[in-house]
Amino acid sequence: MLTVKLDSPTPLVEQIEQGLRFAIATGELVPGDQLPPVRQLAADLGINLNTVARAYRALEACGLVTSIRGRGTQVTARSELQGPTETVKIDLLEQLRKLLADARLAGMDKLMAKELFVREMDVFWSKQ
Amino acid sequence: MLTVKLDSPTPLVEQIEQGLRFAIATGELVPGDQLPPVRQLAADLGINLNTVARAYRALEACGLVTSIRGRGTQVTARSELQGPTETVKIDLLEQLRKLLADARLAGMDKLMAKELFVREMDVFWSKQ
DNA sequence: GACTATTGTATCATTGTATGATACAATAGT
DNA sequence: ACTATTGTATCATACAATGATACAATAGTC
Repeated sequence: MLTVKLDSPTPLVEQIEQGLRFAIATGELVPGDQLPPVRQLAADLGINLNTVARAYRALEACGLVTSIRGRGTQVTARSELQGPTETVKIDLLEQLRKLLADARLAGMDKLMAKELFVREMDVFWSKQ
Repeated sequence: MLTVKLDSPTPLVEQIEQGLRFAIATGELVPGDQLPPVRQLAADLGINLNTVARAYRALEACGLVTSIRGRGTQVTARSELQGPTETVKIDLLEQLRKLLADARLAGMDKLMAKELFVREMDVFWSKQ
């Protein structure tokens, strides 16, 4: 079940986008699955239909979903053959470094962070 | 050396804030170190002095630096005695999950991601 | 002590982004 | 054909980000 925080600093579009991206990544949503119509999801979340539509379009730009007017939006069959590009890797690592800095400033040491993060990674990949 | 991307979607204030936060976390900047005056850093980066000032104030709100008008801004001596709060941990993990989802969608498998991330963690903590 | 330079802060204007209200267009079913 | 369903486009509005400018406090100098 997707939810959004109206008072969050991160925009609603991004929240929706990330939520669906996460669902697709974990396999909660598989290729062929139909996403709810923009109006319905918008009503469920208590927000404007355009906001949902924008999230759908952002995902479509990444090739994760396909929207057709009148027919709805569904998860795209991912080729997934090729591995990650260098650019993507670099970007991911940069974000990770930011996370590590925050963890460090919050008082975590190497072992603590490693333990926490590695466990989370195991949990994540056990969902596949 | 701190740099910012003018065309980045992440606001300049955040970029500066994160850059300095990272420098402090890695020990590149230690307590007592003087940050450049807002005008100088602003000039170096080619942006407005207020933007830098806002970043400094954000860091001060976190207790990372101390600003005194006329005297400048310097890195605060961190107590660092208490460990991370549960809230912080939860927040970090949520961000990590987002990262993992992106890695997964980019075509990385468990081993690949684990290898990449763990290595980065080692690199990060070797800077201390 | 008065003066000036240095440094952070406050105020206001401007620009862009996020969200929403509303109308439009395409597809599917009857 | 017609209607319901669904995504899209257009416009308006509120808010956030950035910048221009003026203000206030501290430190040094004479």
